[in-house]
Amino acid sequence: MKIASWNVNSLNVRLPHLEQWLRAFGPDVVGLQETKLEDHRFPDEALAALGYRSVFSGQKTYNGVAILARGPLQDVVVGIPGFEHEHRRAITATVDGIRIVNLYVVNGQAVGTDKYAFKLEWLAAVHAWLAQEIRDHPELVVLGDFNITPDARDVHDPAVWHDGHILSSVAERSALRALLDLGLHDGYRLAQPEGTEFSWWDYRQAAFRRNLGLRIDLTLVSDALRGSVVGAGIEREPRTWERPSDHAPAWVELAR
DNA sequence: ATGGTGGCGGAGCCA
Repeated sequence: MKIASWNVNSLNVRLPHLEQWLRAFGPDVVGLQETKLEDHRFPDEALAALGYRSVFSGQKTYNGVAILARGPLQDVVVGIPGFEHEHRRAITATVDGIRIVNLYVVNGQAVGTDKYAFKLEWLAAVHAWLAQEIRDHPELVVLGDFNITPDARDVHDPAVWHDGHILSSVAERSALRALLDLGLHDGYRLAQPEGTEFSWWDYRQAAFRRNLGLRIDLTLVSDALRGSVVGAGIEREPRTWERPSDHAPAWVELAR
């Protein structure tokens, strides 16, 4: 069972890329972020033609999340229960007995800004909610664009992406650590302890060609699923295509 | 310190 996460940065623009990649890679479950589409515009019929059902929560211009799966998507929850706001950044569903939480974590802009404070509030709300969710669903996968680099191995230049810098700051990494401490594990690190792949490269300054990237797109698996992980990786190829998303798909495979 | 690119929407915001 291959479970993937991809920030597509506009599904309107990237639907052909998604279709091509679904055909080539054949994931069983995919969490999408930054669809930037209102729900009535979501291309569920085009995806159904490829064998994927979908659930989605979107808005115009910003944010927007979806889960695609080959099988039924059950017990869907939109947003973070008890933490209401206008951003469409979270959607959850059960697929084949596995609870899938798909997150588009707040970017935070810069340390010390209002957006940064909101990022930490949002992550605290996610923590409180996942604490309950993992009790109710021990077989849990939390995936998405976390907008946090787990540690120095996950940045191209630790001198720039240091402990006071957005996406790498102490508070952000602590918030991610708190999620992991609920009983979750970074699928990529389980499968590739020495891996140095990135999942995001800035559009500017030829960052992809120079491999100036970060690993911020994660697939976390719960204790109950840890022993089932048979692989994990990042799909670099879609980032080489014409007019790509700035993110590459990150995936984990479970033996089931 | 600034601006570099891309999406959306049609100027400026967000990343």
